[in-house]
Amino acid sequence: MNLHESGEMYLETILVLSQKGKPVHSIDVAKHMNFSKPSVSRAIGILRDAGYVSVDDQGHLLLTPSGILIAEKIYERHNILTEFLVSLGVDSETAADDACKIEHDISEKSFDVIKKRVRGKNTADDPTR
Amino acid sequence: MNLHESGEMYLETILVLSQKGKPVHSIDVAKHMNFSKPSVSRAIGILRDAGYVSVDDQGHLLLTPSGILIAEKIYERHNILTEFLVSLGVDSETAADDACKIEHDISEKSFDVIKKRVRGKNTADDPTR
DNA sequence: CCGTTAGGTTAGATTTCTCTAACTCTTGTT
DNA sequence: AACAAGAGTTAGAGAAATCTAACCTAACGG
Repeated sequence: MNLHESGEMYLETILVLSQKGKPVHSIDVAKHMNFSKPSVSRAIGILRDAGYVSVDDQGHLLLTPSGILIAEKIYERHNILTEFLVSLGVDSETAADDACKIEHDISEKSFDVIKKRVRGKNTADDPTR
Repeated sequence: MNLHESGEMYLETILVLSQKGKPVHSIDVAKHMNFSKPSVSRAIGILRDAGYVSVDDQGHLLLTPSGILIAEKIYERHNILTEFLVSLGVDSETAADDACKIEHDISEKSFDVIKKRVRGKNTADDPTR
């Protein structure tokens, strides 16, 4: 199944909220993304059916392994693209906004090139692929 | 009225096809974008109603001044973003594909920074090279 | 003439993603 | 016990953008 921008954003948001240590509920995602509860409910249902998220009996949202893979990929893109734009001289708020859109669109190839710039490392090839 | 990605692509395509010198018909746009005739018909109708395109009695598509403004803006973005990615080491086909998506999303601010890099006009600092 | 082809439109369906309204269920307070 | 608040779901709607099927009309070749 191919996730698009919207699904990727939900997974990324769950990841980011998870990193605060507390269990993540649908309502937290709704508040963070500024979406209505039903929109999130529907989206989580789709992501659950597709195997990217599981929901326990307390309503806690948990990323499955495949969900984590995507969420981390997008989140890494977000961070590196932001850092890249900032390094070019863009203010950090604009950079983050732009990164948020570009992160879903850019190819592996272009991203890798940018990542190397930012990280300086060698990064022979993406091991997660 | 706010045009989104789809509308911008139509205008950009009309501009590009216009540059070949021959009058542009809906069918040319359809072939170029790989869309069906009805999809283009509907889109042109919307763009006409919004004042971005006019259609003469022969079916020739003409960009209005406001249509030209948008088409040229997007086309410039396309070219500069492609050039930028290529300058980073991305192959030109991938660069063009990525530019095609990013061109609709990126902010003025970020684009200007990139444009200065590519065009070399000013931008005193060049830490990386 | 007649039939084919090309360009274009209309109508209807589909996908994706969002919304509001209204409901259920649980929990907490008094 | 009663009631309010919070979380979540269901149902229905609507906006974009695409598609296919089917149609109209004009032009051209024979």
